Amino acid sequence: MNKKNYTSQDVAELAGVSQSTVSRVFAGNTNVSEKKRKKILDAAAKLEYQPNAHARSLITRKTMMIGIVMRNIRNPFYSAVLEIFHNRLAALGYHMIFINSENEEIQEKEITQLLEYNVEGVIITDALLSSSASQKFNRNGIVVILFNRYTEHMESSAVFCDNYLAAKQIATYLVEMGHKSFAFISGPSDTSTTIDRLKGFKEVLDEKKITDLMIEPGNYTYESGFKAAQELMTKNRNIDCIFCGNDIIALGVMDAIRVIGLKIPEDVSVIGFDNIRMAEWPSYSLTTWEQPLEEMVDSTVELMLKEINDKEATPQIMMMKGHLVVRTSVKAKK
Amino acid sequence: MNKKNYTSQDVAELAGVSQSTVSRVFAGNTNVSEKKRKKILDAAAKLEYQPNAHARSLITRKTMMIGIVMRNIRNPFYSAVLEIFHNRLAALGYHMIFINSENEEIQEKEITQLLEYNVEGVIITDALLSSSASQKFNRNGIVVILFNRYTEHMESSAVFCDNYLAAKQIATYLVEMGHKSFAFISGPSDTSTTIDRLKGFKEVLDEKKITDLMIEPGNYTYESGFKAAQELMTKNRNIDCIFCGNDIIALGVMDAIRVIGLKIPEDVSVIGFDNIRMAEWPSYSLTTWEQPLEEMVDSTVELMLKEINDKEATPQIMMMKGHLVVRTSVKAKK
DNA sequence: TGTATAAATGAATACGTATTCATTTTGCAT
DNA sequence: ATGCAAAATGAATACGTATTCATTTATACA
Repeated sequence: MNKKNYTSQDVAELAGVSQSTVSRVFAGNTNVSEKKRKKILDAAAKLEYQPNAHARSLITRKTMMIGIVMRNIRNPFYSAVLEIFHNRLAALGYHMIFINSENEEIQEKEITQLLEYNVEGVIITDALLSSSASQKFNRNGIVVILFNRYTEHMESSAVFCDNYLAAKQIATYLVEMGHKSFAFISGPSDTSTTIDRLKGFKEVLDEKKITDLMIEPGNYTYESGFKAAQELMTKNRNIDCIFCGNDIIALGVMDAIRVIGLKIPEDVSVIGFDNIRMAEWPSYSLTTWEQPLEEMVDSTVELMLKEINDKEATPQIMMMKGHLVVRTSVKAKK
Repeated sequence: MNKKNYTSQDVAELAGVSQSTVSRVFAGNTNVSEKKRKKILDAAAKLEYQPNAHARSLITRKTMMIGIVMRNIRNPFYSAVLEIFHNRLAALGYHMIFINSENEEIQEKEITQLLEYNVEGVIITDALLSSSASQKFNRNGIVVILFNRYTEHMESSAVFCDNYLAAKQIATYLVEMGHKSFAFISGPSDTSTTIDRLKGFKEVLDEKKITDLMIEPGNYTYESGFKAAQELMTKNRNIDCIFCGNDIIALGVMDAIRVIGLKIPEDVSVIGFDNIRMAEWPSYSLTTWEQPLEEMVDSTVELMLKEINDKEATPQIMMMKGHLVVRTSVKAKK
């Protein structure tokens, strides 16, 4: 037995006014006399009336829904991202449709879902967006913002940390600390983050005429970091510092190195990227690069609102800085 | 400039049929000739037609949306919960509206949001549901399922681990291992999980005539575990084992104990609850109680579907077992 | 070939709201 | 009291789909 959902018509009858007037009250329209407004609100309260968001969006063409597609929600960095996005968007009255993309690239099915629901915008984090998918969103007037990623063909705005610059500074720091033999554990090789971080890192080493660099592929998970470190340490026992594509990799690396019986940072220095909460846990005390998460989210939301309200706005790239957080996982070599 | 969204009417005109027939094709109705179906699908493809989910749900009264309200998404246990729920529900064609409740209790505003969107069901994890809120959902014909929680006044179904039994087995295990001086670090004291875990734990100690139990309040976070352990160890240096309300507390406890200079498990045994992934990281190797997460989610979804399709179904309580996962954070005392 | 029956189709309508437009009421200055 | 502008109101309509009902077309069988 489905309970009856009361409609604005029901409220109107109970309050003795027309449906239009009820609608005006709930749409925030000011042109309603105080007397009737009172009556209507009373009637609505009595019936526990709730406006129907779907009917409303059908006519206003505003759904107040934002799609957020993530991969790897188990990565604490993205849990934090999700939480912050939720807080910001909820404060603005937007609702989040959460999509956890299993694949490297956002899938047709997932796009369709978002299109069917007429989300006003889509935030894509840590998942690649093909050109055709992006066009599909564009054609339907849906704003797309890439978070912590960007694509070459700039149809969408993007907000991310300047990974190239960060990696350069990290490399510089490590060299200054006297390290000679380097390793880099990457994320998936076709993501902009990986490419830029590697590029910046390499560039500095090249400048310093350092050629001793091993690159090990990973996929931004603890397990991949763990395995990569095992690989590295068996291949080359002389590595004295490892730059990890992100913090969760770094944690895996540290654990793997300790399992082997080596010490951090005495035997091997480890440096991460993101500054997730765990990085400061005493078991790890990971030196890492902090991404200015709150600012990145704020910028993303701001950009999104701007583009929602002005569909002609040109896509924009926002590159944030971040900074090094020095803890104890990197040690100066004498 | 908003791009035009094509409608079933547009497709109908292009295909030379009526809107009804187009609708039939997309609603999966079988009574359409193969010839026209082809034509319609071609026309739809040409226009990149997407049915409007809101218009559809207005008439079918099925929104295919499920609300999931969580707190503490940064707790890895709940990240995993979210991921698994998403996978299951997406496979069934349901979409998730994600709500991260900041407060101990689900708020009026959040309830309203879910009601306005006519979600078909709400999954509430780790957030308390007041009786009035629950009634509100019920009156609107919205199914509510509590996950990992239950309330006394049983208006809603609930799925959770048998915390009472688990705590009893944990206590038994610790006693058998020769421990004498116990501590329990709880979650918020008004949650069913905390109450049941404490009850079971205490009961076994009582049976064994053990009175040496300290109880320290926490809130299911790393930081609270860290602080609680510091408190405990300064108050009573003789504690030889700590039962933590969940794993993330346990990690904080272990770190705090190590910072003090004590060893785990030689000086203090630590045991957790949940079996999150980090529990098996070598830095912690935490002995803990595994909640059968996948089964719990499956049961929740199953229950939800049943109640969505039969609103008369009586609320049901599903209590799962789980089992002890022995690692190395608990040591036998001689 | 003709008839009974099933399948396919389209016209019309409903879902619950916001909004336009025409009409009525109110407030206010004279 | 009168007239006028402004505010308030209601009737009607649109949003995009699914569905009912009546009608047409195809199918099967004798």
